[in-house]
Amino acid sequence: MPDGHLTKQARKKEKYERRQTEVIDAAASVFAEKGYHGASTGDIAAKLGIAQSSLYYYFKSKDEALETVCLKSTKGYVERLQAIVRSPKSTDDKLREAILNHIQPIKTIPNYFRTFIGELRYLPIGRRKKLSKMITEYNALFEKVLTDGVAEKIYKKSLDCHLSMLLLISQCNMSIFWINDPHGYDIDTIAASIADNFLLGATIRNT
Amino acid sequence: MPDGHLTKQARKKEKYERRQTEVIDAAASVFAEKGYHGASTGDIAAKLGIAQSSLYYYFKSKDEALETVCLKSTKGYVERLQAIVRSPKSTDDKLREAILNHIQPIKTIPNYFRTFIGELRYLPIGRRKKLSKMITEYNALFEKVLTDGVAEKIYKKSLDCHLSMLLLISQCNMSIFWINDPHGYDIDTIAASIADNFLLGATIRNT
DNA sequence: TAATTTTTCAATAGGTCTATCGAAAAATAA
DNA sequence: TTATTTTTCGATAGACCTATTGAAAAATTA
Repeated sequence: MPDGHLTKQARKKEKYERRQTEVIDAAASVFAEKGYHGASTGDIAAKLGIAQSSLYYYFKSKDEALETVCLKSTKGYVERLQAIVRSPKSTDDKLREAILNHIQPIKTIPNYFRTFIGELRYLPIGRRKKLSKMITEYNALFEKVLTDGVAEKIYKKSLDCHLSMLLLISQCNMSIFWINDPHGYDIDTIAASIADNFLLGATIRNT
Repeated sequence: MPDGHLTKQARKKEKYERRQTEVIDAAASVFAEKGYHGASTGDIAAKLGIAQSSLYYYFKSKDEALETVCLKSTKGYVERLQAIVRSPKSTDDKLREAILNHIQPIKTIPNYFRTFIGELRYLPIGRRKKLSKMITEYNALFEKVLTDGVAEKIYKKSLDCHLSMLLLISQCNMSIFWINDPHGYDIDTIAASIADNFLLGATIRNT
């Protein structure tokens, strides 16, 4: 009964991976709070209520844990943006969706997102390649929405698309740091404000 | 000759403070590059070519060094913004100047600015009070430019001034991280883009 | 139940870090 | 020059940190 055997093995693997997820979740939480270098493996273990050495059953090194957190935080990110860009929607709508897609993880996986934004730079260069490539691809895709808008003559010819892309993404990325301030915004409000400000501007025009 | 004595003492103090500035500059540089927790006092000493223990003649603790860097990085910041807000210029010009004022340190004291933006959160709570208060005051002043614009009916009534302030400052603060990317922007270009995008929007209107 | 596998643990090697101390060196003053 | 002050240094205490190891505990299977 090879099937039964495989299923048993698969169940064990699944159980292991569930626990591993808990461990990486704890790592993400501690990295987000204290920063990568400010966080110790002892902190992560304390959060789980286990011994520090037990962590190494689930990751080989602190570096690897950070890499895993960063990879998980961007899982499906490019693909979702690709789907938006390829969709038959208007450029304005694509931009609004791209912004919302970008800040979605703030709500769903805040500790992962925070770690990715703030701690990626501490990932050793050898481990950063894949992520860097992904970011470049993502930025290019984001920028394409803007250049398309200019080509369609709905956005100004004077728009610096690359710079604007960097500015839009900066707004998205930073919101993780103040989304919980006294004013208490939700991600839809933030996304709409970023898009409205960028597309329409603050100035009243007499049409 | 009490005057001669005082002058001699003053010269010594001045010499000490010049050296202290070199030490804090080195600290800012290392903090900016490696992050507060990733940087060691040994790294700072190495940058100066002196022994690690010699640093403690110029600061009492690594914490204090970080506090000094953060305080220096924001020296005169609020005052300059106050001068802009109080000036008789148009609200649009005030906003453009506020943005330029905000990112000026990226050019003049990049290591200090970078440390302030990225490492302030690691300053122990006890040392952070003064800076937190200053930031609150600064943000309120920045927001006032926007609320004034709305009151004057030149900015849309629908503008969320607090949120927009946070978004504008996010753009300014993040630019330190990509200003040296392949595209090589200067601070005037960045400031103008942030202001143009915000004030006028990207969309072409048929007037 | 007993045997086997998975998971956790205590102990620790080997390294790094901050901050202190008294002494040495360098600079300045007498 | 000699005396005094300022600056730097080497050595180090005491703490913390990562990662390894072999054994214990817990869970699973037979």
